[in-house]
Amino acid sequence: MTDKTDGMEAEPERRTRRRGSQGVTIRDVAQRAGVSLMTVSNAINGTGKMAPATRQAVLDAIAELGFAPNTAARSLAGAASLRIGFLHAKVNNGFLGAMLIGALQAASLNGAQLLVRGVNSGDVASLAEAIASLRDNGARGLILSPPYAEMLALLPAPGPMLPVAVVAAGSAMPGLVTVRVDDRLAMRQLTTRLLEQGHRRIGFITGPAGHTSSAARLQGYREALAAFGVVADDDLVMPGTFHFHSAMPAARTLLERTAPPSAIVASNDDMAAAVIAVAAQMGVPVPERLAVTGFNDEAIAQTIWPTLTTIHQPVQAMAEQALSRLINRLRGQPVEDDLVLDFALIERASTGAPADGP
Amino acid sequence: MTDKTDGMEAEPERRTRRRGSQGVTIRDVAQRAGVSLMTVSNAINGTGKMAPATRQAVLDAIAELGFAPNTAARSLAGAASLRIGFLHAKVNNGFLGAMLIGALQAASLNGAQLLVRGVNSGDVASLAEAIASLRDNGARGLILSPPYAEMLALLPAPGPMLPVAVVAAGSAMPGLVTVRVDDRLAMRQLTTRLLEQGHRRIGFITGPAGHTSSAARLQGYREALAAFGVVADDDLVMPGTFHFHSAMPAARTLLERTAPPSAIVASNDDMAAAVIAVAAQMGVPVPERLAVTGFNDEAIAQTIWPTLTTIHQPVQAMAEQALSRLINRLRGQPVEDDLVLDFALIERASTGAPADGP
DNA sequence: CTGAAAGCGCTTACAG
DNA sequence: CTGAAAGCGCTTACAG
Repeated sequence: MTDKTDGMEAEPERRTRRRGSQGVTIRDVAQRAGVSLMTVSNAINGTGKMAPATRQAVLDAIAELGFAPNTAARSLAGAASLRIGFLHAKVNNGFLGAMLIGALQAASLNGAQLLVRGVNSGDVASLAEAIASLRDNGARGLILSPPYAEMLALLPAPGPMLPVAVVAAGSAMPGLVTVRVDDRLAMRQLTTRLLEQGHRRIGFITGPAGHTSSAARLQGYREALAAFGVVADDDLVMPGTFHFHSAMPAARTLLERTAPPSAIVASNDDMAAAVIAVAAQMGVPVPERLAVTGFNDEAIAQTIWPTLTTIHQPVQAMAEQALSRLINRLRGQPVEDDLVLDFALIERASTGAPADGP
Repeated sequence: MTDKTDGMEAEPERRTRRRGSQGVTIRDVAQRAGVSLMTVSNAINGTGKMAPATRQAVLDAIAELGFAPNTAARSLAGAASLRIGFLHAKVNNGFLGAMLIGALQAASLNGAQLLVRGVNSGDVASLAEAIASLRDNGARGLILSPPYAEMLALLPAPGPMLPVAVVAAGSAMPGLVTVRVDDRLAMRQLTTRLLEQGHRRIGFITGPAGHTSSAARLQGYREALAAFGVVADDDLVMPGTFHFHSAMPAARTLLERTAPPSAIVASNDDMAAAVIAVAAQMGVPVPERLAVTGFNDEAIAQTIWPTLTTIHQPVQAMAEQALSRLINRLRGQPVEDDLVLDFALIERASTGAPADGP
């Protein structure tokens, strides 16, 4: 265990050509465990039935040798060499990193190859071009984040569209693999929390109409109000676009009403940050005079002051699941279209009971 | 060109076993160009001298067929199957995504395999564990972002350390591959811009002492003042840690001085965001009464209001270069330790001339 | 339940 | 300047 150098007998002169392969291979494991290559492969992949003792012997050998399968060999050999396109917006947000980590993990696990391409956000031509290039390079499926899934419908000639998986979709989308949280339920719980704290006039800033999650979130907000017997006041619902700037006039309008809300629910974190900025400009203390909530739990939720009460989505796990499912589907296995993962309501400093009490 | 289905003659029954390989392979290209596999490979990799006509024929065939090399096969076959560990903090910032995209691209280009691991930030034990696991899995080099490079020195038993590349290092680091922008020069230019606009009392919030870039940025600030003949006032320099929260008391202290600064230079964007938050709380309008600058051009720079004047680092290109260089070094080619890329000074809404004029 | 053989798509020495 | 052969490390049918 402690002696890493055991087994280092004088090597019979290595095969003459090519690199001296520096890693532990399946062959070393087989030798150590006293079985064939095949059996090691079986033990690793859990296929077929094996004698538990054999499997254990292999697993032990793997542990002792610190063996990790070479993903290149694996994907080359496997029914695998499957290429999947990953489209990302050329913007700098935390979502991208988490999605990539998750997708990379699933790709490595499944021996697939990820082809990563940037797309100018909002640019349909750029999207079409990226998809065409991806297809030319052998991509047989696509993994997308939300804005792009909705843009798919806008493409000139969908033609023989590739199978698509959508991460953080707002709702199930017919024919596509979707992995998401329940936006409606999450927003309902978030709003309910504010109601429990005594808030009754609660403003809402929506996402863009085209986004599937916009409607789901608005509905969750309304359901929470209804469940508490609070009459919905349409003057308290303002349109937004998910962009920071869109929420500034919305927040200002809400706060300048004769009867301003004691809380504002924004449909994402960026817009919540804008609400906080406007409140600061207007001298309205958060959370004392105004509670504010976001959605997504992006980096800004913890970077702004006060930190944001928001809904956390497990982006990395979502991407991992989305890619695994897409791969399974491409390999002909039956997979359900829609997977809903758990979200978490995270309470931070931007909320509290209203100053004038419940 | 327009007919994607040409060349689809009745296929001679495919090799019986295994998947019908669905992509265009080097073999198809060779056939189309009327050369051997070898020659195609040569044309692709630009090795050796080829008859220009031959090369062109191959390139044409590649274009016509839309061929893209299978990276799995490539890395498996190449002297390549090189594994590099990529360590990332388990935090949600834009840096990670950009770094991953860049590293992925370089890995794919060079036929290397990236082993991605998360590390609890600030946790030396977690870092040591990740490195050990990476090494066991055959990693022969490491690519790191700044906080980790500095932590390397703290590891209990550096032992036979792996070669390391550092992205966005604050300065050259002996023995490590570093890719960075000139932090000192960037901060000097940023500060100079404020001086040109008429600011004379300029506050500064530093980064943590352990970070190599902290000192470089502070020096750049001081050089700019000196070049303008402005006497440095140590009361205007406050310590920070790069974290949002650390900058709040610092900003408050600066703004409460009898002669408060008309501008505050923060050593990164998060801290600049904190300065803006404090200014809003104190009723100091930005940029009218207070100019604020950041550093890094992370997502928050465009999400906050007013948007931040800051220094843009080409993170993706930096990661790409860092990984390429590390790979070259591992392959025994001579590479220089330190690469300095260009930064960009980005002026947004958080700066302007001081209200009381130059 | 286990193994010998063929093959994934490419690159590397080495001959011509 | 170009090509035939071997090999990278693994998995997939197929026999035992």
